[in-house]
Amino acid sequence: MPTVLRKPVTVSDQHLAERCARGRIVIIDDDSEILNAIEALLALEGYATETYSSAIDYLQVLTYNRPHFPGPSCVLCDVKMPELDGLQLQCRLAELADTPLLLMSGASGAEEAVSAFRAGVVDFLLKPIDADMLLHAIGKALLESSEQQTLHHRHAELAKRIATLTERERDIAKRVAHGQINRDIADTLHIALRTVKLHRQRALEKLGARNTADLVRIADEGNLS
Amino acid sequence: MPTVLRKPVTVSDQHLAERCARGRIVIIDDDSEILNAIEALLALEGYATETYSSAIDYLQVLTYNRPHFPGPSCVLCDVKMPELDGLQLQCRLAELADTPLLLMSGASGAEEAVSAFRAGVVDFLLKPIDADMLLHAIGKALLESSEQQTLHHRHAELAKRIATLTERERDIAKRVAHGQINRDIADTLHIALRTVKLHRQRALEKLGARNTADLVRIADEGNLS
DNA sequence: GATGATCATGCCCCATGGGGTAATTGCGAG
DNA sequence: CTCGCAATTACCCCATGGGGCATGATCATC
Repeated sequence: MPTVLRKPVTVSDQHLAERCARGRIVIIDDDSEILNAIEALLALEGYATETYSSAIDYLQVLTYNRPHFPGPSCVLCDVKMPELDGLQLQCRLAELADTPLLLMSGASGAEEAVSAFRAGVVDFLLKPIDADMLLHAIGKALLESSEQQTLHHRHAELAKRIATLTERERDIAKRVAHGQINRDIADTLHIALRTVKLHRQRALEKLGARNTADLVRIADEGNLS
Repeated sequence: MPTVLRKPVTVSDQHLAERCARGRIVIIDDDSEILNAIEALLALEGYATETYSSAIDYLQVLTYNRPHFPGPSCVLCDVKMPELDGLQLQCRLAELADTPLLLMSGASGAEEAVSAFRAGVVDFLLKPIDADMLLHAIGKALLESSEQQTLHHRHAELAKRIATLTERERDIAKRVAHGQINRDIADTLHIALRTVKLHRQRALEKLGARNTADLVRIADEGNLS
């Protein structure tokens, strides 16, 4: 029996859950005034927020103790920062997590904006920042994150199922998905027809496919070459 | 018998064919010096080129007599132009054709660059333009065009085949692709099993599917809901 | 009124898919 | 050494897919 009891669900817990579902925004800016103002705005809109006064701080947290936020997530960061600027952050971010990035900048040159977009930034916001513009950009970034996560989850799920197949089962599932007939498969692999049927049946079960059509789709989406 | 004889294939025709395969770049700039310089560079690289001194001119040609260039194609355009600027061109271009757009600009503000990227421009080149940078951007734009065309061709091909199906055949093909069994389909539609088999067979023939697995893929890629 | 496309059906045939039962072999873990 | 797992096979069963052959109905077009 655990020594620490589970906390009861309260109203504030519900609010927290709603914020998570709506999305989390990591805000990074060395100007604490702007940081607080943006956080207030986003919190008011019902988003979960997290603030850092330096990109380094955030990368440290990301590298060492990542609690893996549930739900869509994005980073909103100022380009001009003392230690690590927005462009460098984008590079690190692409390696560690695939979090979409929004950059903010006061009077910056076109070169900076162009570099940012080439590096794959979702949007580049010019100060003074319009609230509607910001919320629109946030929406786009979170949508991107959401779709990205959905795709990752499906792929991971399929990969897990495929991993439970034995070599023979995987091979035969592959051939079935290619439209090869049991008889041909048996002749090709020099095994009995009954054996092919068995492996095919097991593969269908393990992959959670109710019929051959499902198997074809699973094979295509799950990179079963 | 035609009055105009077909021209014999010459060496220059071969060169033209090679240029078409490599890609075409439509260059638009009101500065004729730059226009000529860029065309010379791209021609030297083996690309097919087309030049206009105004975006209006190009849009006119695009609207009235479009000979549909075979192969990948993109537009390289200066942002600052008297009548119609690059951003407006991007809007029109998105409607008429899906040609990827590259914008060039001398000392422009970040606002312009950001607007361009938001509008979906492939890249934004800042003058003075580096030749390697330009060629890299061209390569990216043409690749995008190429993938886009490939996708369009496949969809059009599938749509054509699906269009030859009768309503019943399409319906039954859809159900088969969903994994429904002939017996169930017959019961659902209140028709005889033999009838289902006939439609299924016809659908397979018309869609060019050799087996059920092919049908599933065709149905998925061809938007057969 | 003839003709062709589309949809529909019944009977019959064989190949194929799906699966139960039972048995054998080989291999790695406990 | 024994046990479980994977792979394999034979024999047998029924349901399903695929398709030939003949027939009929409806509807639009020429």
